[in-house]
Order: sequence, then structure tokens, then C-alpha cells
Amino acid sequence: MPELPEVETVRTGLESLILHTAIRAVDIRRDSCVRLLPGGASEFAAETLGLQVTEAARRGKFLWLTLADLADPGRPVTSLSAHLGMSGQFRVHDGAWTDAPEPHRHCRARLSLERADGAQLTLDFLDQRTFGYLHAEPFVATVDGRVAGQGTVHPLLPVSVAHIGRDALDPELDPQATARAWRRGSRGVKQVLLDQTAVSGIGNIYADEALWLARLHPERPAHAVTAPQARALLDAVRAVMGDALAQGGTSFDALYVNVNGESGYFDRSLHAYGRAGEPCDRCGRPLHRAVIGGRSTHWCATCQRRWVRKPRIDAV
DNA sequence: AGTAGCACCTGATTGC
DNA sequence: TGCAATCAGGTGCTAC
Repeated sequence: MPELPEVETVRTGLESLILHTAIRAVDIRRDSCVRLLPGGASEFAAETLGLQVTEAARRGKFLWLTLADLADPGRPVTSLSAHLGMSGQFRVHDGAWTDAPEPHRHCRARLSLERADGAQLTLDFLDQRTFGYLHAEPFVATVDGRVAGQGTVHPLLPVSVAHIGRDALDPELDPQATARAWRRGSRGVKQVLLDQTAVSGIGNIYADEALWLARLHPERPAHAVTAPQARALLDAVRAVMGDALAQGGTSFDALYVNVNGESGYFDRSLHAYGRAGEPCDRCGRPLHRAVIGGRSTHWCATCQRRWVRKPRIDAV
């Protein structure tokens, strides 16, 4: 279940392993993994073959490799975009794909990469549940083109990424504007967190964790969240994500980019998600679970109030 | 415009 | 024992 911290771990792994390699061959083993391209596998190959990877970037759960001509690495040509869906993984093997292990059962695409010194690498895209995809697409100029990860300025975003909001860990994310956006509308605050258009990267698990930390009921209507609560919620999101990132950063080694965060993910201490019936770490009362907005949701009914009890006048 | 609901897909698990 | 129903997850589309 890759969310922001898991995807960032993957990005880091890809960056360390395949930067400055050229794409020499493409084997789309299941056409649906490039379903966003009208021309399917052949179009994907035509758009990517012969280009080199000059950057591994990310916004929210959207990941992309910037591709450029070998002779002109400074000018982005195409984005090799990827979304992991809920089960996507990348794996990197040393050596040409003729030497690489037989592709995994869930391998949807295999790319042959070549380093400047001639060494060969094999990049596999695995995806059991096939919600993920690979894509090849142009970049568009954006107004707020800063992308989290390296803190580098990106005036360009891939077309399919341009519609989502800034990354939750993006230092340039404006807390005031975020609070304003999060407090708008009638939806429950959990659904607001899962909406990637205001802030990107928050998934089902970390939404529950952040709401528990901020003591907000997942169904509290957005307009009933106060401005200080909304700002505290962003702090909670960042704390939870930051912790997860710190623990997930070691989940790949020289041979594997172990993407979906399976290692270190579930042994991370969760306070709410998946703990229905277990005692709340704060108050000891059993945690609740319900399906809200089609998603499994966990919260403490004692610590997380659905409604504000009464208006409070803060002492000066 | 804003929001709700569902399709997409596979495999593990649970229920009968 | 075998088969069917259920569940999990993120996104994007359609319909209200």
C-alpha cells in the first residue's frame, strides 16, 4: 500500500540505481500496464527507447523519471511516469535481462538499461493487483513547479501529475492556504485528506493516523474544522509521514528497490489503522472501525469528537 | 461546482 | 472439501 513515504523510498532507490542509464529495450508483458497510452506497448517503447534517465522525481504518490536525449541531458524530453497503485514495485537487477532472473509472476514490464560505462541493468515493474501503470508523456509548465524530494525547483510537471496539489512534505506548501482549502465544503475531514487536489500523498492509512494524532473525528464536516485545528492537522500529517519516511528509508539495497514498503511498514507502530477493538494508546477505550466513503476507517470515539462540544473563548 | 458512488483487478481470507 | 462471497487499496470517470 504505497503512500507518500513508500513512494519516496522508491524514488530514492531508483535515483541511486538507475540515474544516467539509457533505455535500450522495453518488454511490456501485460498491455494494461500502459493503458493510458492509446498506442499501448509500441507507443511506450517508441517514446522511451534510446533516451537516458536524468532525474527521479515525485509529487504525492505520483513518480516519474525524466528522460532526455543522450547528447542533451539538460533538456527534458519525455516523462516516464509511474503510479504504484496499491501493489506496484520496482526491482533492479544487475546485468542484462538475458542474465536476469526469470521475470516474477507479477512482472508487468521489464526494461533493459545501460550505464555510460556499458554496464547493463534490468528494471522490473511488478504489480499484483494491476492498479498501477507506466506512462510516457510530455511535461507541462506549472505555476508552482516545486516538487518535494530533493528540494530542487521543477518548472515542469508531467501532464498526468499537473492536476494534483503540492506534496504534503513540500516545504513550500502554504499552511494557511492548505487550512483554507481543507475547511471548505461539507465532506468529512477524512475524505478531504484523501482528495489529492489540495495536498497530495495522503492515503487511507496515514489519514487515519493523522486524524488520531490531531484528535479529529474522520466524519467531522470540513466546515466544522477550525483554522487552528486544520493547521494542527497538517502538522500531524507531516509528523506521521516524516516518521514513516525515516523508518522506510532503508527498505532497499543494492540489488532491489523494494518499493511497496512492505519491509518496515507494518511493523511501524500504528495508533489507529487496523486496530479496531484494541485499546486507544491515549485513553484506553476500544478503537472503532467503519467504512466511510468506501474506505476502512479507524478512530477513537473518546479522543476524536465528531462535533465541537461548545464554542470556547480563548483567554488572552 | 461540489460531491457521491462505482469500476478497475487480483489474491488472501472468511463463510457456508 | 469445495466454492462463493468479501475485502483491501488509489484514482478517475460518471452521475446527480
